[in-house]
Amino acid sequence: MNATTAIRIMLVDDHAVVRAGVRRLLEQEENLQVVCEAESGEKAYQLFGEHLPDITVMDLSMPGMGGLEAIKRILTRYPTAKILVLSMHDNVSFAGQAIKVGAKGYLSKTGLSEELIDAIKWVALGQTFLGNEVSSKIHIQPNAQDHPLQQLSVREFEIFRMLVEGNEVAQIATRLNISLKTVANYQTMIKQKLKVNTPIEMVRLAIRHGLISE
Amino acid sequence: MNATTAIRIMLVDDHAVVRAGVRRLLEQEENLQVVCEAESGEKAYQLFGEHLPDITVMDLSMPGMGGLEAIKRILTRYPTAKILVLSMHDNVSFAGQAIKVGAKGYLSKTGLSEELIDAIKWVALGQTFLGNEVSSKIHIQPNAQDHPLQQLSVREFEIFRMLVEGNEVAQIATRLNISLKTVANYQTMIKQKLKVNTPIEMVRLAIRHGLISE
DNA sequence: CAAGCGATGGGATTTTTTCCCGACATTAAT
DNA sequence: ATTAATGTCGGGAAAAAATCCCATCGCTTG
Repeated sequence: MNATTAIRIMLVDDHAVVRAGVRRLLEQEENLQVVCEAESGEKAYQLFGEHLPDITVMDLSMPGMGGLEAIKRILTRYPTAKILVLSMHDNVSFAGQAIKVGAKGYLSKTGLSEELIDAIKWVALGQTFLGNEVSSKIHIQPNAQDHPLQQLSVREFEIFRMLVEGNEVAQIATRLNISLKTVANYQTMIKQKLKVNTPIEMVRLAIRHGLISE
Repeated sequence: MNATTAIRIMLVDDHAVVRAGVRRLLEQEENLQVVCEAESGEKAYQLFGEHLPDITVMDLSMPGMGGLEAIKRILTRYPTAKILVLSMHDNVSFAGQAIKVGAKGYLSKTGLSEELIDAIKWVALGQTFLGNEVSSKIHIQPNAQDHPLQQLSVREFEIFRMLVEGNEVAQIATRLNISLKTVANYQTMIKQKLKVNTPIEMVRLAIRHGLISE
């Protein structure tokens, strides 16, 4: 046993299997101790107050209140909370958002389990931790990230919105009284700026940013 | 009790953390033994031949060849393989498709870890296993026409899934080793069957049925 | 004023989609 | 067992859409 107290951890993930697995994983380490588990953001907020864990390992995609919202609320009430995001998305958008709302670290589930243990210990020391896959990208584009849609000009944004709402290029041209070619050219420019290749990625990006729902 | 050899298991999941966790989870049971892990469908197919596990626990959503395709290929070569799908989607679409291609069981990661152990042992006996959440729906509506996604053939469903995840037609063709023309033709057919015109509708439909989240 | 940028679109080319078709294998049915 | 149906795979041709390159115009800004 360790003379010093172990790092007390809360796991937040809606997948019970994953929680149980990660718990076993972490408790192989002597000075890591999982003190509670939550399957939702709401529960996490509640349990945080009851257990005041040193580290919170949180998934982002959960039903109900998402992980981001949970992080925000916990930090509002407990500003010193150290929250480490363990997400299945290894893209910069999610990592950027997580760091933005105050998470102390972000790593992907595709990473090695050693990385998770390292990250926990590192964050417990008051440092921040970014997984290998995302760390470089984060630093290269620190601000372009938070709102990719802000890169668009007004006109571009307008057309983008109409596109993701299901309008055909021809319809948009008619409605705006501009040439079909112009709309098509805008579309190309929008895709480039948003770095998406398929219309489907465009829609999903729009959904992520709340432009459209469902 | 178990003088007999343990159940030899292969884990297939692109998330290393999840694999490591589930491994610890399963190896708490005396007669369960994880003999190998794969992080992709291709690797799973290769390792299956090398280890010939009794049970394969497989995630569905993986980069490259998806889980469904991996199941098909493994079963084509090793028709007696017992494959248990452990998915993060607890909806009927995925479960139906999985069973359709020959999986012996389907359960969600949101289920309890005991359920996973039960399922493995059950399937090892030659039975089939459906998780609580899906079993009722499956039986109540075995071939429900009201479920538009079940109209799709296995291949169509797989391509649909890859499409709504943002893959380009060319990428899908490469991953599946089929012609670009075939994928394009599938896309047209899928749109017709699902009665959608725009990619937006396709994404919405996918989200409504839980194939994707954002 | 000159330089830059956003909005607009034409022309030409490339890419994608669509429709129609056939081959082949497997499965179900009669 | 033979037939019918269905799923998978793609070619060809035509239509539609996207892309690239470029030019014009008006406005703003240093």
